[in-house]
Amino acid sequence: MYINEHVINKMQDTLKLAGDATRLKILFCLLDELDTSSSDPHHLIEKCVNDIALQIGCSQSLVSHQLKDLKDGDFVKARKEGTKIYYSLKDEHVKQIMQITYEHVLEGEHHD
Amino acid sequence: MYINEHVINKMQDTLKLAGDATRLKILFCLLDELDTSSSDPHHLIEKCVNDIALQIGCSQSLVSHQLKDLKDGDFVKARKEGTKIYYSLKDEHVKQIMQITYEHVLEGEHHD
DNA sequence: TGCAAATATGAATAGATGTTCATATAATAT
DNA sequence: ATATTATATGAACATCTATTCATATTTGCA
Repeated sequence: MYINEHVINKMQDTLKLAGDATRLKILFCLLDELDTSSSDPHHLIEKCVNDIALQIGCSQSLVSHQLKDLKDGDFVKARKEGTKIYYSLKDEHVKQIMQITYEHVLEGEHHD
Repeated sequence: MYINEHVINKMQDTLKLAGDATRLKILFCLLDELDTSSSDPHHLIEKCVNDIALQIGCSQSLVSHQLKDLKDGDFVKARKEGTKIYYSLKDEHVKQIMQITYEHVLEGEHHD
């Protein structure tokens, strides 16, 4: 890892982006669901703004705002179809960060 | 991954903790240095507050404040020796989060 | 053209957060 | 005891951020 000020700032942006409850809910919403019907580990989940808003219980406006940030931060990508816009996770890094953070949190629970 | 509100909030706290330039500098400061003298991948780096402050160019007070948060968030641990307190990374999760975030940032650079 | 559905946007605001400054605490040595 | 070194702490402040509200934009359809 070659670290300089620029990289530090980019990493800050990336982690700050992930460090928000609403955005995490959106990301989990787009993560592979644990339903047993799909056995494909690389199954792509696509959801439109309104569906996400309904599922996580937030306003359309808030979800739209946050999706913009998540898109700018390369966490999600968008695909337009008619009036709807389908969002999905962009790459594996996002899943990995969520996975490791999840493990870290679980481990912390044992020591409380 | 079993996700509920509590887990989401804990993940938020963890990622928010990592998402700050000063704290990232502290963590990198405590990460294995790339000097070729140590070939042990699990080499533990310990540094006291003042050394960290000097190395990253921040005040002692700021570093102390941030170390407290990093400790509360299980990112670092502390060992007292005389008047000095030596800090080090607590577990592998921190390193992994930094590594993946670093990769994500590097990948993003290609598309600018 | 006009209407409805889906999403985006901008301003406003309350609350959170990083940093500084001054000071307190703790341990060591003279 | 006193001084010194190392670290922690609390208050204050300026900046940033998440959320809401109202409104704009875009697309599809009657």
